[in-house]
Amino acid sequence: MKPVTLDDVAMRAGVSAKTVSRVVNDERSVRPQTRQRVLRAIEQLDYRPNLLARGLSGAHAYTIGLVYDNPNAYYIIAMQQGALAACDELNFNLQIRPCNSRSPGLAEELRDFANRSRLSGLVLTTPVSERTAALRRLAAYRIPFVRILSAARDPRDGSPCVYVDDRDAAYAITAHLLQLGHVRIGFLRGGRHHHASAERLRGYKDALHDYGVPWRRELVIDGDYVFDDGFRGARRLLDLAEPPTAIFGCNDEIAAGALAAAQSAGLQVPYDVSIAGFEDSPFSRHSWPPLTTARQRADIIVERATRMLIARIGGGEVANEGFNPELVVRGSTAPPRPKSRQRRRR
Amino acid sequence: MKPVTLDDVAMRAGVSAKTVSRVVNDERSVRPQTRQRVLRAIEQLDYRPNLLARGLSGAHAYTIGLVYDNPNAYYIIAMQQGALAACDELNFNLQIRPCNSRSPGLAEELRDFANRSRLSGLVLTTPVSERTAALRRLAAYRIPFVRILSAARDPRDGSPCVYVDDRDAAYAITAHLLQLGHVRIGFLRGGRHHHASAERLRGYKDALHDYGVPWRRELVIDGDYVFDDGFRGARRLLDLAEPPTAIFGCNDEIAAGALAAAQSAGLQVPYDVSIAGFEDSPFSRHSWPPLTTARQRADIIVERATRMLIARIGGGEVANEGFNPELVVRGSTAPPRPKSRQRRRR
DNA sequence: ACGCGCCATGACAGCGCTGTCATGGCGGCC
DNA sequence: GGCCGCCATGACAGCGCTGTCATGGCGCGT
Repeated sequence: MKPVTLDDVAMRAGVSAKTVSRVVNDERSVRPQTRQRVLRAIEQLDYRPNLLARGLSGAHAYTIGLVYDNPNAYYIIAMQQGALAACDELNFNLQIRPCNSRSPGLAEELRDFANRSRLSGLVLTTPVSERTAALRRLAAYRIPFVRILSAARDPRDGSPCVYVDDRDAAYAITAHLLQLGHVRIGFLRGGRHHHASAERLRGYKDALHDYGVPWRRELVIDGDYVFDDGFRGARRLLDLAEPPTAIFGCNDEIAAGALAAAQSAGLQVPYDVSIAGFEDSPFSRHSWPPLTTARQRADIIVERATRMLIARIGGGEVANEGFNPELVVRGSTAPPRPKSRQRRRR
Repeated sequence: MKPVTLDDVAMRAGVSAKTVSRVVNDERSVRPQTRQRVLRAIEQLDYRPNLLARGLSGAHAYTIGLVYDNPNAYYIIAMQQGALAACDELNFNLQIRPCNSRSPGLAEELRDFANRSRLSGLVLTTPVSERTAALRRLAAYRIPFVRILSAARDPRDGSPCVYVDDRDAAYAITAHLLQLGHVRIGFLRGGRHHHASAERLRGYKDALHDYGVPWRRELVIDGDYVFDDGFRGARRLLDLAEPPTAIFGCNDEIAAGALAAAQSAGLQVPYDVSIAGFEDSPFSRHSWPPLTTARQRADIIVERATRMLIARIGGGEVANEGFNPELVVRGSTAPPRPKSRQRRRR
């Protein structure tokens, strides 16, 4: 009835509880023969450590917190999966924590979150990972964390992170559109408080520049990382006197909104207008036509970050790591219609 | 530096730790004046209870587990939001737990999951909640849980649950299509091990029957609750010698797949074929045309279940509660094209 | 043969909280 | 006025585990 405890195992194996603890935690300095005896007892009794007791007693609770502030369901699920995969393998627990990255008390909220359950550390995803002032305070509270950042190169700022080169990927997408022959390319920007938005815009502008195409302010439209802003933004672009022949949405959800806007305007994608997204979320595969996008494996990125965090908690030195999203060309992009056969919006 | 403890507060307020504990846990039998003194000390020191210690010491850890086995990102996020909303308000913690509902050791996995962290109880979502044999064992281990079920009425089987009338909602959707004038209505069925699939099929058949339309085996296609099965299933339906004029997907993702299949076949939705989904996930709003569907508020349903669970843990008697998804008509359904003007698949 | 040091193990004291039971004070009742 | 009972509070012993330090045995060097 009552769960088996360390003492039960110790009794059965004829050793002290401490020795069982040593075996469970895989410490050395237990004679192989003793270890065997203990392991047998553990198996016979089907012993499972009580995580609360372990956490209360030890320096930390073998639990990490995954912190996010994101409206994107696919993205969140992918991140959770990555974190869970790492945790399962390394025998850690996971606590999820949606939050408001712009709250003034962010650092204190996270500190309390960590302290209440004696979390071992936090994985901070964008845009929480970009609130530098808050993170400085968090570091001062001695809460270990690993950030996931949108950056072209290793920031080497003494705080461990996994960085994703959004600029480069946005450049690749824009270049793809340019190579198809598009010149007027609309850009639907994502939330301003995501550094990734700026990086992606930079990639877009850099590519235009390298291809000798001046960027036009009227083709860049602000919005958030949500479907409706993609829809509205695309509408505005398509309503221009000279509408773009291609639209690059800052993520797949925005692009899906743009796709819906084009279709609702009676346009055929990709023949009348090309649309590209970013992220390779199921969105981009679950629309018709499927979206050209940049594959960004949030699950793998977060898994990596989680492993780094756990390694760091264990006292290891860990090197930062970079990821490069990869261009995925699907059916939503094609060369622009020749001018002569250009179809007007109905 | 070190987090403030009960003893610190007790010292400051000039009372015993136990009294502080009483105040924190809102137990009565503390003189108002004492309570005030303690509350002031708590505020001054910014005290936060350590959840591990509380959980280790008490009978349970003020933490509930949310158990799911589901590939649907939107659904999972909605459920998590609901559970988090209830937990935040009632000062509980949440642990998430994806699992394989068909694993033979399900009950034991869940027991261990619960025991390791001394969880207060579990919220079991479909289809985990439908593994009756496993649940009997789980109950025998004295793990409290609340199920979320697909059922037309309260099962009154002594185990608390929240039930959702999928049959009724599927009936409403089918009736809606019939009323538009559709007679050949395809049905894309979701995963066999979800009871909801059977219930929705029942609603579909019942409606057909009530409207005097015989159901045809070739119009019902098996699949799982994923986009690709919706796509493939719809393809098969549209390839029939006499294709359906409307397709009812067992959830929005299936319907989105069907929508893509129709569009990829050059058909216009809803003019050439109507498509309806189920769930009202963002999917149904993020496609073009947006999907007619049945609104099922997973967040609210899970929030309700979480509150029931917590009430039950607190020793209360709780009544089961039913939800009725509600028909939401959007642009993906319309009357069938008159026979004369029927358009052939290209 | 003696002593030193190291390795395997154990005893013990918490970690921060709650359950249980004891205590003391005070109002009410006969 | 004395006794009972109840209410507010506190002392204390864990919850199940780990950190620290003590211990005892054994190999090895001289």
